[in-house]
Amino acid sequence: MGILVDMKLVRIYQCLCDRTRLRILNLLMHGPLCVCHIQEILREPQVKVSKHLRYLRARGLVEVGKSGHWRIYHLPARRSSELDANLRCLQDCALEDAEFRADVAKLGKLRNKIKDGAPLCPPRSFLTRNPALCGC
Amino acid sequence: MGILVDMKLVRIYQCLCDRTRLRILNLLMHGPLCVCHIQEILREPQVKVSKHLRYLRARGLVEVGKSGHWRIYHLPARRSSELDANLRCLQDCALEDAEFRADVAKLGKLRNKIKDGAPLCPPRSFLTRNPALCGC
DNA sequence: GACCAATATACCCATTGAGGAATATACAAC
DNA sequence: GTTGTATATTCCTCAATGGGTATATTGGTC
Repeated sequence: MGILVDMKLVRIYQCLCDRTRLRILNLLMHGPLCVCHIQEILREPQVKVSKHLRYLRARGLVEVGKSGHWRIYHLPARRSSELDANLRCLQDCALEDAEFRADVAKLGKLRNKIKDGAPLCPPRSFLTRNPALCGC
Repeated sequence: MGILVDMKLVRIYQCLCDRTRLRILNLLMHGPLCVCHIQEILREPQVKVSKHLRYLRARGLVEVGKSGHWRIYHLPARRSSELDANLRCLQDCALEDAEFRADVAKLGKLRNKIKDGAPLCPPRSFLTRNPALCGC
């Protein structure tokens, strides 16, 4: 868990100081995603992704919705000014990093495949019920 | 030390995820400072300040100049776009934190005392020779 | 019920990092 | 040289973190 006595800002930076977590946040800035899509794009083992998501969630940088098997992670709708400022800063910085750009490109391809009828996860029913959460 | 295989951005966030280091950077954004002034403002033990400065220096977030006993720390003049963006973001966020504001206020008082003739460290000779580094 | 897929958790190990106490270094004044 | 001041480093302990393997949980389908 962690003691979480630090101030908001420190907790935010703690979340940002791992490469995998940055990649995850970079993806989520383009919309909600289920764990399996994050895994697929990052090409990282399931445990690793899951644990980083847990870390981010414990510190309020992401939130989850569930639909059957699937957990849909998304950035919180209401954010502290600190979090908002840092996410925007990260978004700018991400433009200069090749891996971040590649991740976003993969995300785009994934969405196109889905539009073309590829098997979908989570099920379309959930996404139409929760359009705000639909990133696919 | 550290292996430093991480990307620039991660290294920056690693520096930012400690409260003491944030306080130091917040001060240095207002101009160069010698270690003893940082100590005095933060009211933290010398070892602690010194080690955090070393950490920051090893990762390129601060640089040092020396003058006799004194080491004058300052932000690097030339910064990567990532560092620059994050320092500006930090500056914005710092406005909302009471301790950060208090630190800056103490810094102001310290400078006033110096103007009024209080004992100066580092010596004025160094500062006039290096006006760009003079924060006092 | 059995079985499978998506995700989370437990446990272990190695590394990092923060903090303190004591000591060392570097430089100035004498 | 000695002494004193400013700063850095070494050694220690402890907590947090990242990654992996194995296992558990949860919610479907049959």
